Amino acid sequence: MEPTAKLSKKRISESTIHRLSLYYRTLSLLEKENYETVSSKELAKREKLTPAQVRKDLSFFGTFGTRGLGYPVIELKKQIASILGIDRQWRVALVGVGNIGSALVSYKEFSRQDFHIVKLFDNDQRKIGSNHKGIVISDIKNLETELPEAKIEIVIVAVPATVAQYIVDDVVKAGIKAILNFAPVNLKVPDDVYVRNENMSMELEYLSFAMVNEHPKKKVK
Amino acid sequence: MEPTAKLSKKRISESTIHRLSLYYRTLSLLEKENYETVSSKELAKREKLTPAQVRKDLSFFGTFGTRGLGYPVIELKKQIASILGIDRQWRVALVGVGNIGSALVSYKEFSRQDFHIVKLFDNDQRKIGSNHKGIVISDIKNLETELPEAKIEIVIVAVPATVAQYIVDDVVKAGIKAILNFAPVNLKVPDDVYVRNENMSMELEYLSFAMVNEHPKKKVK
DNA sequence: GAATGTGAAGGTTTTCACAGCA
DNA sequence: TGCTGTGAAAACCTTCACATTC
Repeated sequence: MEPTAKLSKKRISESTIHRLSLYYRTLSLLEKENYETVSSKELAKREKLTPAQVRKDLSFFGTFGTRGLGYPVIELKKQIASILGIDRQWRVALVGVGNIGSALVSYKEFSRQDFHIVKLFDNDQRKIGSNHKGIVISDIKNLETELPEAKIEIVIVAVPATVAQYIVDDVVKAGIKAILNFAPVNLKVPDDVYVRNENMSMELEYLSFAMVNEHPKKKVK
Repeated sequence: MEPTAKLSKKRISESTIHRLSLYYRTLSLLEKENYETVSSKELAKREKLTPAQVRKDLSFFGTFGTRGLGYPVIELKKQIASILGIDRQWRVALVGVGNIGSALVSYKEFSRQDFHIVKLFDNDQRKIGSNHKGIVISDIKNLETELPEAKIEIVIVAVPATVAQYIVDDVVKAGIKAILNFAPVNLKVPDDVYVRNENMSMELEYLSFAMVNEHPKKKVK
């Protein structure tokens, strides 16, 4: 059980990082169920993965387990939080307080993981200045000044596709380096800005494809 | 330009299917911009992919292009719609008319692609029987009878994690074969049921990881 | 000349299998 | 004995490169 993560040369794959999110979630559950340790086999079963996959994923970051025993639940959870950077608060702003936007403001999973939405922006005069779940909605025109003032680190974009690029240009000018985009459009940003897209139709389309084509599942195992 | 898709032996990768969704979206845009044909190079540029990737993806399903010219925008869009199974209407029910749920009811991208949410379910007595955007909310207890009655093919689950599995058990009993799950939990379903998970914290966690670790992007190209 | 379609090469990710340790 | 950690092998996915067609 090493104290801290390995500094790795190799690029970690996106899939590995996404699986860490899953492990984290499951470890929280296991903690509630009073498990003290968990084997890669048990973790794998819960995520529908293979035990080797779990061990390999973790091995990129250090050695967290005990041979013959498994992984200590609480400790591993802490380590993964540290790897993912969710062992601290993130100050988040949300742009576009429409359908999706306001759902996200109340989304429990975000706050549970210390992603704190502390600022809201919209372009609708009726909304600007009003209080939404305890946060006063700012004018979208002031992104460039108010984002740095509020020390925002991550911006969630939930505006219509047609205006998303303009918004993002302002967000980038404000010095933000991480954007979570819900608009169904490919955003252009400088190389040092991370953008992740949340495309909710994609998975529906996958279901549609799978049904029409009787797409085989990954593996019967 | 073959009339219809190849019947392929090989399993198509998830990534390919997800990219088809992207191509479809971009082709819609190109159509609006009055492009008649598009090259794999142009498509790739817009998606930040390589031209070879685009061609390979399409080649799994048939030959849609003309050498020297490119792909006919409208025709290719039609073909992809047919491959993805979105050239028809899907009858969708949504369970859990809370924050996320009600945002999804109004989500334009779903209806644009002919995913029609025609039924709503909730367990809240105050909501049951009331009209939400033109749809009367049904009692979640009646899933098993009302889903088949309404000829639902896809169910979106937007209930709290703690109850998601119970809901899904009923949904499965009702004979549904495709589920889009927004609850942060791994659902157990029989082998012949497709489940896709929409985990909105995952991408935020990725951003967090990327910032903390200065994670390099895929490729500079 | 321009751009597709595709085997083959190259790269990445997953799985295997086993040495090593509690 | 049970289970991790990890090189090596296998599987999978992406890119290359070029013959082919318009």
